Amino acid sequence: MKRFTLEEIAKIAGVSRATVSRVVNGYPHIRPEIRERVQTVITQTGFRPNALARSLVSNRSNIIGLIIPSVVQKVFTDPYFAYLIHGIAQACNANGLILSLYLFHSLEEEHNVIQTLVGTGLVDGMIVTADRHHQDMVETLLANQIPLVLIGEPEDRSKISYVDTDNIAGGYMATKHLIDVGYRRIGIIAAQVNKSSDLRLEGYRRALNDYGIKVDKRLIAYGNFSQDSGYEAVREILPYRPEAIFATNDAMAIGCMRAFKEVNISVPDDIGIIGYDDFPPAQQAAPALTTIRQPVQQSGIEAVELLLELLNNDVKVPIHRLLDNTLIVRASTRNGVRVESNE
Amino acid sequence: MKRFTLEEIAKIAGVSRATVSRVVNGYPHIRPEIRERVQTVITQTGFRPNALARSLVSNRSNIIGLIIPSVVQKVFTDPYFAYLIHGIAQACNANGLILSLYLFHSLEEEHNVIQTLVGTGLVDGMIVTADRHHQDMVETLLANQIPLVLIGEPEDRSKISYVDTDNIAGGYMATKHLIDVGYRRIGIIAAQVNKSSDLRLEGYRRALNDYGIKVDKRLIAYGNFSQDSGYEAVREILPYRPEAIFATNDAMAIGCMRAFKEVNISVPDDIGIIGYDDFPPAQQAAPALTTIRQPVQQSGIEAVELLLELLNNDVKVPIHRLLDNTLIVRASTRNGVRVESNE
DNA sequence: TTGAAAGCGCTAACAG
DNA sequence: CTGTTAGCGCTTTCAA
Repeated sequence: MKRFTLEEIAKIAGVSRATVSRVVNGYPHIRPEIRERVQTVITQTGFRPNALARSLVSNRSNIIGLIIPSVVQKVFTDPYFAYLIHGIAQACNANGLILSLYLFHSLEEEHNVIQTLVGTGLVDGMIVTADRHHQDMVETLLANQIPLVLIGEPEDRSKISYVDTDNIAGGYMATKHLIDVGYRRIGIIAAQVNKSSDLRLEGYRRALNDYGIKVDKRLIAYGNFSQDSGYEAVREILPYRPEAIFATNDAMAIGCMRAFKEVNISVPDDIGIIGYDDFPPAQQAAPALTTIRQPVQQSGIEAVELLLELLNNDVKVPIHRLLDNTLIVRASTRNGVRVESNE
Repeated sequence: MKRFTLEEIAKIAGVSRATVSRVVNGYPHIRPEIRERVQTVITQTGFRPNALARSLVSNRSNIIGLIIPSVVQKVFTDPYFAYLIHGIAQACNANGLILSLYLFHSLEEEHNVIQTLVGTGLVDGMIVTADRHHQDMVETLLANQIPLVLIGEPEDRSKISYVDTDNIAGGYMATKHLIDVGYRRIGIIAAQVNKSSDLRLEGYRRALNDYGIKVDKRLIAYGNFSQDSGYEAVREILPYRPEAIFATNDAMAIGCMRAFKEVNISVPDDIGIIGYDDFPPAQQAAPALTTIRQPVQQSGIEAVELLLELLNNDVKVPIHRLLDNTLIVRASTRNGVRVESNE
C-alpha cells in the first residue's frame, strides 16, 4: 500500500492542499460536494496524514511517556502495576494518545535516557510512578517544563500534580471496620519507608483516636509488603494479645494468617484480620480476606486525564486527585459485634 | 529552560544553521575551533534538536512499537513478559529507540488503534508478541509495510521474521536429561493449543525415538500452563506408572509435585520431574525443580536488534532467530543413574 | 468557501 | 570546510 501525501490527494481530487487538510480535520465550512469528493479519494487511497509532520507544526506529538523507575522484574510481577498500566493504556487509547514506556536497569541508564529525551519535544507529557529515590529525575523533567503527573503522593506535594488513592481514608476505613465489628485491641503491620503505608498508618491512628482507643506501640510492627515479612512482623505483636490486625497490604495479611495457623489461632474468631489492595490473592485466601479495595486502574485513567488537562489548559498550580477506596468485607473479620464462635 | 532551535544556536555562534547541524551530528570535516565554538553554545543553551523535525526529514522516528495482544491482567503478572519487556526496554535504551506500548482491552479497540496508527509513519517498526488469534492484525501491519518482528513462532513461518527460543531443542534436552539419569517410562504434561508446548512435545517425541523408547500415548496429558491444570493432568497419567514427568512449563510441574505429595510419591526417588522456563518459582519449589531455562530476556534484546537490521538493510526475506536454552539440574530429578534413595 | 504561501525545525545536496 | 537553498508533509493565516 503506497503512502500518499496531502499534496497528492489534493491533485487527485482537484483541490488545494489546504482543502484536503480541512476535510481531514473536520473543518466545517466546506462545500459538501467538495468534501465528499476529497473524502472519496482519501478512502480510496487509504491516505493517512503523516503524524510527524502534523506534530511538527502543531507542536504536539500526542505521545505521553510513562516512567517506571523501579526494578523491572518487580514491576511486571506486581498486580499493582498491571492494573495501573491497564488503566493508563485504556485512557491513552480512548484519547488517541501514544504511550511510550521508559524502563531502566540502572540509575545511569535512567539518567542518560532522560537527558537525551528531555528537550527534544518528543513527548507532550509524562506520568511517573512515585518513588522517593528519583527526585532528581523529577527535577530534570520539571526544569524542562515537561508536564508531569505523578502516581502516588510525593514527598513534596507543593509543586507537582499527582493522583493517588486516599490512603489515609483507606487506613481509617480499615481500622474503623475492625472497631465497628467489635475488636478493640487492634494491631497494625505497616511497611517501612513507604509513603502509602505511612498514610494508612496515619489513618489507623486517627480512627483509634476518634473512637477513644489508645494507640499501643507494642501493637505496631513493620514489614516490607512481602508475605514473609508479614509473617515475621505479626509474631512480634502476638505476645501482646491483639484482637485484630490491620496489615497495610494483602500480601502481609496473608503472611499473618500463615502465622496464626501455625499457632492455632483461628480467623476470624480468635483474631480478625484486614488487608489492603484487594488483588486476586485476597479472595483466594482461606478464609477470604476482608480488605480495602484500591481503584488502581482508575488512578491510571485519572492520571492520563489529568495530564491531558495540564496539556490543554496550561494550569500552573499543581493539582492533586485523591480516589476513594472501598471496604470489601469477607470472612477474615467477624460479622457485626458477634462474640461467640460458630464452632 | 528555554527551548532553542538550530537557527538560534547558529546565530549565537555566528555560523550557519547547516554547520550547527553538522556538529550536532558529528560530521567530521569541521574546523576544530568552529566545532568548539558551536559546542560551547550548545552546552550553554542546553540545546537539543527537535526530534519531530528530525524525524520528518529523515523519515525515521526511532520509535518502535510493542504490541501485546493479550489480556492485560495476564500479561503483567506473567514473569515471561516481565523478562521479555526487560530485554526489549534494555535494547531500546542501548540503541536510542523509544518504545511505545500497545495494549488492548477488546478486539475492537485493537482494530481501531492499529488502523489509526498504521500509515501515519509514527513508528519505524513493530514487535508483536505471538498469539495465534491475531493474524489479521499482523496482516494489516504487513500490508502497510511496517517492519515486523514476532516473538514466538507463528503459524505461518514463511513470510514473517521472528525470534523464539528453540522449543524443540528444549523439549529434547529435557527428555534426554530424564533418559540420561536413568528414567525410561517418561510422561509429559503438555499444553493445549499452544505452539511452544507443541514444539516441546515434538522435542520429547524425537528424544524418545532417538533413544529407542516407544512413545506411549497414555503417558501424554494436557493442561493449560496453570498449576492446577498440571495437578489435574498428571493424575490421568499416574495410573500408568511413569517413572518421570516432563511438564512443558514450571507451573504445571509444580502442580504435578502437589499431586505427588498427596499420594505420597516422593520426588525424585519415586518419580522424577522436570519443568520448563526456570522462572523464580522453580527454584523455590521443594524439592527445587530441575528445568529448562529459556533466555527470555535475551529474546527481547534479539527482537529489537533484528528489527533494527530489518530497518537498516531493508532485507526482504523473513529472518528467523532461534535461541538456545539451558538445562538447569536441581533436585527434582535424580542424579546420574542412582537407583536407591537416600532415606 | 477555497487557494496561495509561509513556516514548523531540521537535513542534505550543491556550490563555493 | 562552510553557507545557501530546497524541501520533509503538514497547518494556518491571509486574500480572494
